Order: sequence, then C-alpha cells, then structure tokens
Amino acid sequence: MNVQEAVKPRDKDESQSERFDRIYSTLRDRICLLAYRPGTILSEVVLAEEFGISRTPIKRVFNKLEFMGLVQIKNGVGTIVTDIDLLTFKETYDLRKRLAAMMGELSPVEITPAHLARIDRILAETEMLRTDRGNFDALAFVANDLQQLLLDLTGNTPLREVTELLYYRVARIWYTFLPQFGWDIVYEGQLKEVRDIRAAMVVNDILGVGQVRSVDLQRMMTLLGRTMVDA
Amino acid sequence: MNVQEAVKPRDKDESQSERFDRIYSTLRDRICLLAYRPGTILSEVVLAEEFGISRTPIKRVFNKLEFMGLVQIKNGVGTIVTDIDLLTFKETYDLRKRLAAMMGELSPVEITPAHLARIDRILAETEMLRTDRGNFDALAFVANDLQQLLLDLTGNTPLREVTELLYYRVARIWYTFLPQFGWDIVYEGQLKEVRDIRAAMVVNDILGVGQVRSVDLQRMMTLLGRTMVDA
DNA sequence: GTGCACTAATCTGTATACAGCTTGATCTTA
DNA sequence: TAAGATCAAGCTGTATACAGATTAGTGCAC
Repeated sequence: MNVQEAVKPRDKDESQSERFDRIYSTLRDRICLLAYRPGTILSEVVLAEEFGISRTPIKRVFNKLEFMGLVQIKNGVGTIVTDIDLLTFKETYDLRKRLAAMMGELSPVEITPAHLARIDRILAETEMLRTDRGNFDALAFVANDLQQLLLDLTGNTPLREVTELLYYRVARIWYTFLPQFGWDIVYEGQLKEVRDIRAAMVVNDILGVGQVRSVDLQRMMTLLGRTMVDA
Repeated sequence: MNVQEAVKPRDKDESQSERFDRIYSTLRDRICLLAYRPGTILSEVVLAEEFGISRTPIKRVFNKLEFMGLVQIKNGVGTIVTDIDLLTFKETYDLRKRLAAMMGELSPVEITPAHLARIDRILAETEMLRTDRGNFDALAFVANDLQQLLLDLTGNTPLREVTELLYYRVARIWYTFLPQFGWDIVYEGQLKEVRDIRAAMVVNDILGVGQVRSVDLQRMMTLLGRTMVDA
C-alpha cells in the first residue's frame, strides 16, 4: 500500500509508453495520497535517478501532471506540488456538484452485475472500517474506489474526462481537512453515501446515483463552510 | 488575418515562456481555423525550422496541444491533427449546452461597460457580414470573439477552463459543417444569438446570457441531426 | 544599520546526437 | 503468385551538455 515503494525493478521488456504510464501513475498517486504534500518541490534529477532514467521523460511526466493541475512548473525555481486557494476549491466543488447530477442524464449507461459487485465490495470495505477510528487514509482509499466506479458509470465521455480532472485536482486537498471534522462525522457521511448509491444502483436508477453524489458533494461544502466559520 | 503568416521575426527580448505562448497560440489557431485540417501530420523538424528553434520546444507545444485534444502524438508515426467521431461530437455538445446554462449560476460576474462595448462591436461585425454571403471564415472569426467574451463572463474559474477546453476541441469541426447548412440558416442563427445575448447583457441578466447560449448550442445539434438524417 | 548590486547555486528550458518505434516497400521462399 | 521476413526511411522518445531564469546570500556603499 506504500506508494513510496511502488517503484519496481525495471522490466526489460517494458516499452517507452508503458514506462511513461507507470511513472506518471506513481507520481500522481504520491501527490494524490499526500506522500508529496502541497508545496513540496520535486526535483527532476532526483526522480530521474530514482527511476534510473534521464531528466527528459521525467519532464514529460511533469508536463502531464501540470496539465492535470497537480504541480506547477516554475522556470528557474522547480516543480511544486500545487496547493489550492479556498475560493477555487469552493468553485470546483460547486462545479463537481452540478456535473455529478448530470451523470445519469447524459448518455446513461446500464448498470451491470459487475458494477453491483463493485459497490457491494466498497460497502463491505467501508463497514469494516467502522471500528478503525482515525484511519482516514483507508477511508480515502475506499473513497477513491467509489470515484472510479462512478466514473465507469458515466456514459458521456467528455463529462467523464472533466469529472476525473476535477476530482484529481481537489480530492487530496479534501483529505487534509478530514481529521479536523472528526471521525464520526466523516465516517457516517461516507457510509451513508455508499449505501444510498448502492440502493439507487440495485434498482438501476442511474439518475439517482448522480443525485446522491451531488447531495454528498454539497454536504462536503457545507461541512467545510461550517469549519471555516468556527476557525 | 492569415494565420499561416502569423510568424513574426523573432523579438530578441522575447523570453522563453513568451515564445512558448506565441508558438502555441499560432499552432492552435492554425488547427482551430482549419489551416491544418484534421488528419494532417505535423512535423517537429519542419516547424522547428519555421520558428528558428530546435525540436525541444516544439515537442512541449505538441504536448499541450495533445492535452487540449487538438492533436494526437503517435510514437514512430507523427503528430496528427485530430478528427472527432460523431458520437463524441454530440456528447461534447450535450455537455457544452449544460455548462453554458451554468455560466450565470455559478459565481456570476458583473457586466461592465467594457463588456457591453465588446458585444456591440461583435454585433456590428456580424451585421456587416450580411451581404458577404458564403464568407464562413469571417463568421467563424466573429463566433470566436463571441466565445472569448462569454468566457470572460464566466466567473467560476474551473467552469471557464472546462468550457474553453471543450470549445477548442469541437468548434473547428463545427466549422466544417457550415457550408452544407447554407449561408442563410447559419448567418441568421448567429445574428439572432448575438442580438439575444446583447439584449440579456444590457439588463445585466447574466443568467439569461447563459440560457441563450445553451439554446443556441441545442440549435446547432438539431441542425446537425437534421443534416445527418438527410444524408 | 540599511539598501542595493552582484554573485553563486540550483532549478527548468534548449540544442543536438542517437536510440526506439512504426510503416511500407522489397526481397525471399514455398 | 502469394505469404512472410527483412530492411530502410522517417517519425517521436531519450540522454546529455549547455543556456536561461530565479532566488538567496554576500559584500559594498551610504
């Protein structure tokens, strides 16, 4: 589970594009799971040595990470893991909330047994975490699985791409807020969301799935707003 | 007006990032205004010679163009100006229609006299084209100005970014359809849209602006669907 | 002490030679 | 003749040395 150790010995048969994908995924996960926290300066040279390659392909990966909004490349300074200002954060959640509601409206997909199996597993994993108080990392992992499932239930391709883009931009920032909300509120909220989404899925109500997600994103914003006022 | 001649002699005081932006904008416009038609293979070497630089910065520009969905980089083959399949095209317009309606709902901006001056100029330019039958290129230029104005009226930053991304992906494909729709339908449709948007703007009805745009995107889809059935 | 110019360190950007990938033409062979 | 192997051409990807950009520290002038 430790993303820092995700670098396997080089496979001699690995093609250039496969290696690129592997390194990109590795660095993206490190950023999204906060192994590289916002503000961290990433070094092309250090990473090139870690992966046993030159700076060139690392630069390509950095470029893609910048497009995804995960790092900012500053000439003469370095490549910095992005933070996000509160206004942009709120605006992004506003938009994500609207997009979630569209999931079932634009090019809806049929819910298959495979999809149901996945939500069942996600629900089971969530329930197992009930007694694991304070394990926000594990909760974030499950939330990530849920997001992947919802992406697969999004039939409209551009909508799926945009949803994914916005998710990766802000999800990790959201994770940093979790501890101050307290375990009970966070856990019960996520458990309820998974149950509601599952309930909508079993009756093939893809529109309802999107609405549950939309309501939950609204709940997150409300939670955040309340905390900000308290502080 | 000829984008092919947009390459000015190098300014000695131009910084690296300014040069990057200039080359990116130049190639983006060539693609979006169909100087490079879908399927065209772009050569790093040729473009590097044209701009008097090496392949390296051209590769960076290609990377950004690929992220924007304007080209596809294929190792060992070349960098190809993307075409778009009809399903993705329709899905993109579905999404754009919904996003347009959100423009005035999420973080609405105040309409300033500067904005009004711009829509007045756009309206004037559109009216001047009435007798210029068949000049679809000029009409596309004005439509591009209108799009820029609408982007500036979008207060929600992520929404603006996503709207811009989707616009650049499909607008040029739309242009290729215009001639077969006929001048009158295209021209009158665009003129009406500009007038309706202006009417909403003068009463500071940003919500109405978004709705006009949304309706117009629906009109485009309907027009396309009718033509496809006829063919 | 304070402000400014300069320098050094360190980062990303660029140029260029070479390696890897893909495709189509050509040659070989059944 | 036709199927398959081989090769050459042309493209992008990579490695590496060097240039440009930024920043922090240093020392000088005031």
